[in-house]
Amino acid sequence: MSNSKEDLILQVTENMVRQGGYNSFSFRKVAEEVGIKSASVHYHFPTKGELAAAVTKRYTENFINAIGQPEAIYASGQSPITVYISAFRTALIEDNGVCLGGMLGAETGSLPESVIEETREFFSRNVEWLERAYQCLGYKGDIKAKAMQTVSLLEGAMIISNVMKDIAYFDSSTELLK
Amino acid sequence: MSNSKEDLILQVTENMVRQGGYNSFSFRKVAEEVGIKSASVHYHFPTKGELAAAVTKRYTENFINAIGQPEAIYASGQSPITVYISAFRTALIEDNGVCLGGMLGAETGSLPESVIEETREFFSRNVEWLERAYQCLGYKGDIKAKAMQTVSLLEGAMIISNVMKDIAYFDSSTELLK
DNA sequence: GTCTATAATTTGATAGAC
DNA sequence: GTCTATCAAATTATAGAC
Repeated sequence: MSNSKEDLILQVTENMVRQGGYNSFSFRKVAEEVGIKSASVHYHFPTKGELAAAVTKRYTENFINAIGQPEAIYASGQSPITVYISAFRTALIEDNGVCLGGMLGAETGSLPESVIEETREFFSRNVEWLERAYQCLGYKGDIKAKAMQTVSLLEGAMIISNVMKDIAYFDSSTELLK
Repeated sequence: MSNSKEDLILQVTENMVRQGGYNSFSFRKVAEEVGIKSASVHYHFPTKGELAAAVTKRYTENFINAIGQPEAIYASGQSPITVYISAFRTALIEDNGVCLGGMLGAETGSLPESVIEETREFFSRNVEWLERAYQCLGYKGDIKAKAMQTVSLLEGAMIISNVMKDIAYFDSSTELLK
């Protein structure tokens, strides 16, 4: 059972970072949307770096949990890659922003080290998941390379679709994986 | 012949945005690196939005000019796609930052409208260039989709390679285009 | 846990001298 | 064109009352 108020702070911050980046959110904006004062946000997360690192850690866990185990998806008769693509597509449409990992990956040069580390963890976990997915599918070739290609394509497609305000960029791009 | 001081401001700002994003640069930081005062930067570019929009317009022109015409590349016996990939790879290695288009595409939610428009122009120009490239190569299939896939993959590969500090992510990902 | 109050700094931007 | 000087606002962060 997670602390509900802290979780609300993390959710609100995640939305702001995914829409405008690490340097576009502030303690005051988060506090206002949560309905408390900025000093109260500092009580839960002392520094901006700690808050963003916590957001990223939570995002990674939620994302990996949400898509499930690739072996289970495959056993149920679905393609894990199709499920993976759908997760990105839904995130793009519903949240009016890009993937947190892609955003922070681009902004690396202005991030605290703890946030960079959590962002790397996000991508490591995604590549690992995709390697298992392609293993299930009996992919012949360099599985790690294929996993990197898949996550790269999805991140790029999401970002371009986001700025072009046209889901066709995402859908046309992801055709390459089918 | 372009104004040298204004060009220096644009170059310095481009580097800062490509490393940390739109919200990570300031008039003072740019001025300091150029060797003038922030008020002098305002003289050349009155607002932050105007400066960033000018940076993006210049970046697009420079990038498209640098890679040359796809038809000319093809006629010389090279693959335009290989040249295109090399342009991204060089930019990643030499500039310690991601593509300006990818960065701003992710940060769309915190950008002035004029910057968003210039970012869209960057991607439109890139897709157009890539369509001509695949036309040269006699690509069978949906050429526009193939162009979108190519730029999406490169943007994503660049961003992930940037945060992982590992060029293997870029090189493995771009294998998909060969 | 949340508040008020505030410190210390940075920010985008302008006025006016030279 | 560049400077000094300055402003109003926003920022991260802390101290201390309740």
